[in-house]
Amino acid sequence: MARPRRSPISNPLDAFDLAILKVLQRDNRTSQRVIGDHVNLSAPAVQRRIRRMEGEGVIQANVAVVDPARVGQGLTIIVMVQMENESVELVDKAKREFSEDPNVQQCYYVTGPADFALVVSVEDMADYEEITRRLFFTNGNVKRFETLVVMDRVKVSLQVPINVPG
Amino acid sequence: MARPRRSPISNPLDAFDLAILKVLQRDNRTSQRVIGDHVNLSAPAVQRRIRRMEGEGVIQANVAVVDPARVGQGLTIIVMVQMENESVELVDKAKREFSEDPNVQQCYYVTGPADFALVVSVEDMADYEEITRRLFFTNGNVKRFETLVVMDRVKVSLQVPINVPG
DNA sequence: ATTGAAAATATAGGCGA
DNA sequence: TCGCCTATATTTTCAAT
Repeated sequence: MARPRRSPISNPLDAFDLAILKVLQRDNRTSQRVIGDHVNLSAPAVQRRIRRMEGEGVIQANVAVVDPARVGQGLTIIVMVQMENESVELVDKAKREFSEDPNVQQCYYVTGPADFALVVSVEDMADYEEITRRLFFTNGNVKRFETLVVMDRVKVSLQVPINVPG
Repeated sequence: MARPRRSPISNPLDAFDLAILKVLQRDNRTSQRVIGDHVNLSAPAVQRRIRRMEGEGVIQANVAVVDPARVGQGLTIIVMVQMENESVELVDKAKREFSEDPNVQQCYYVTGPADFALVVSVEDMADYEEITRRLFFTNGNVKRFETLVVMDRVKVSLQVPINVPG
């Protein structure tokens, strides 16, 4: 079950699209009328562009960002994981296992000294210890992992820099 | 300008709140009526709770998640930064500088071998080189930094695991 | 592809329990 | 605080340009 190597074919985004995305990335509850005023387009025009971009996967999701501390997940950990065997099969298996874990907020497959960088959201250290057991010690293919405890979530977003031409 | 060490005082979240958050974290365009059906609450009740949680900062933002590749930011880099001097002033200065950079999507202040872990979104390696210049070489207080090139954004979210009691 | 108007939906606010 | 009811606003669809 390979994911598409590249994004599906679609019209390139124009300046209007980029301007709309820039707004929605910050606040996706901005009304289409307000966005329209801002980018000089009618509200329905804005709407059709949003729908198109959602369909094309340019907009991948619309989500509320929740403060982890307020739902009992006050500890963030970054884990650098090095695998024993880097065969495609085993790496894919690891990707799946990491992804499926609800405490793993982010998982990146990277070059360099580590193979994976994970961002993990947990209640406390005991909770994290539990997760390392589940994710790393049981795995068998994890050579070593390094735990970086987050003292300050200085900036946490999924925002992408967007330059609107014109 | 210190940020509050803890979240502002507020009523603890009940099972309804958590259930609502769980939905909104996945799709914040779910209508209040549908959420209400799901959690067994009227739509206005759902609305009041959402507004309260937004006011209290439990819900920090409502955002669209954009595919970076589709807006010309196809390269993600993770950077582990080690500082020369870890004095509060200099660390705070670094926090500010990293945060303000639009290419820095995430910035964590961490314990361990590195002081900061950054997730950076860039167009290409040339773009990244530019940013390292701006962020690290100019800084003066950066002892060393390690670049991890992301080959696969296996899982990228800000979702927090929420367990709804009952 | 855009506009403008009409219809359907969603959200906001008031009120009694 | 809830649920119901009503008012406002927003999103959506459609006809026309």
